[in-house]
Amino acid sequence: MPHEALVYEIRRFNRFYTGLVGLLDETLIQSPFTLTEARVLFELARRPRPTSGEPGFLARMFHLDLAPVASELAGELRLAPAYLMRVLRKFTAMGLAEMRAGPEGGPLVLSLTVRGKAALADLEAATNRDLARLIAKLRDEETLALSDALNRVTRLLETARM
Amino acid sequence: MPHEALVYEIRRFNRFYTGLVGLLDETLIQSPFTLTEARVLFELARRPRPTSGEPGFLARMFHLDLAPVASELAGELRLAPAYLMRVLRKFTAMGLAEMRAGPEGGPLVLSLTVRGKAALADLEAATNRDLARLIAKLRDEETLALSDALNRVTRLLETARM
DNA sequence: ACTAAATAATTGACTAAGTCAAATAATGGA
DNA sequence: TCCATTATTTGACTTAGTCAATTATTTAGT
Repeated sequence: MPHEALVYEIRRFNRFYTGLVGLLDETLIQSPFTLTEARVLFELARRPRPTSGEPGFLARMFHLDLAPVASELAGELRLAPAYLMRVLRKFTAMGLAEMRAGPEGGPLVLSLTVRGKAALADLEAATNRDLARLIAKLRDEETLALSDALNRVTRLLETARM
Repeated sequence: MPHEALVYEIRRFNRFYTGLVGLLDETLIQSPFTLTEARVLFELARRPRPTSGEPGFLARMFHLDLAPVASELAGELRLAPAYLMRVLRKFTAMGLAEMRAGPEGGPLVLSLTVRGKAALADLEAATNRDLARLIAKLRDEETLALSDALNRVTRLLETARM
């Protein structure tokens, strides 16, 4: 298999897969959030930070959790800081997130409120339902095979990037 | 493998893969086209239509190529017709595409001009280059394995949707 | 061929998403 | 402490995309 042929296969796969993901995104579009907002919500939940109180001993010692949060998020989501700020404001206004100065006047700390977590849970439930519907018809061995194939793709592409 | 576990794996894969695709899209963003415009360009090339002259006998007989083109494209790309129209206008203004009434006052016929094809070729060259770079480090058997895994994923997901 | 119903194309006015540059605040190191 | 860097925030702006209404075009029935 020459590399050139693989390039074309990947492009074919991209067309196929982005089409599929697009279908699934329809669900998100029905939700009260845009795709970007959903990503922010998700990312906020995935990188939890203390909502209050002192950072622990280790955190203080090694400056964990003290990095400026908004810029981190912006970098990770490849979002313009200015825009992220607006999303965060909106979330704060909706009572989904909190932005508060950390202890000892430290940098901003972002966190989801209980309502924010609930909103995210709703979103996730919807996408899970869609995915479950998508794979509902697969037989047991096909389920296994798909899982395996996905892992292979991931692993090989990660290898490739190293 | 229960279906529920696969749902989570697919979500993990989506995160991974959309991140990767996002990286590759950076290239497109450097180009003079937006992502949507690139898709339109690509789709125009993929569904070629006669740029001039009479449709052939069979085409007339079976109404081939007589379907209203813009709406077809809009449907396929899931784009609002109004917006597609603007993109087409822009392309026409740039000399990349032509919209002309078909023979005998028939419906509009869309096609890429020579310049349009050249622009697309540039785009494709850039993405091909990026992809080639991505997989450059793969050894021969890994190349084969990746191709195989991609095909498996496609096949299994297509099966699932039937 | 003529008309009515349906579908497609087109436009203008609008909303929302995202960018940019400049101002301010905070941090880290000499 | 003071300077240089990096992060945050804001306002003004651009671009992408939607919506609803209008005009053409096609199709089917007669």
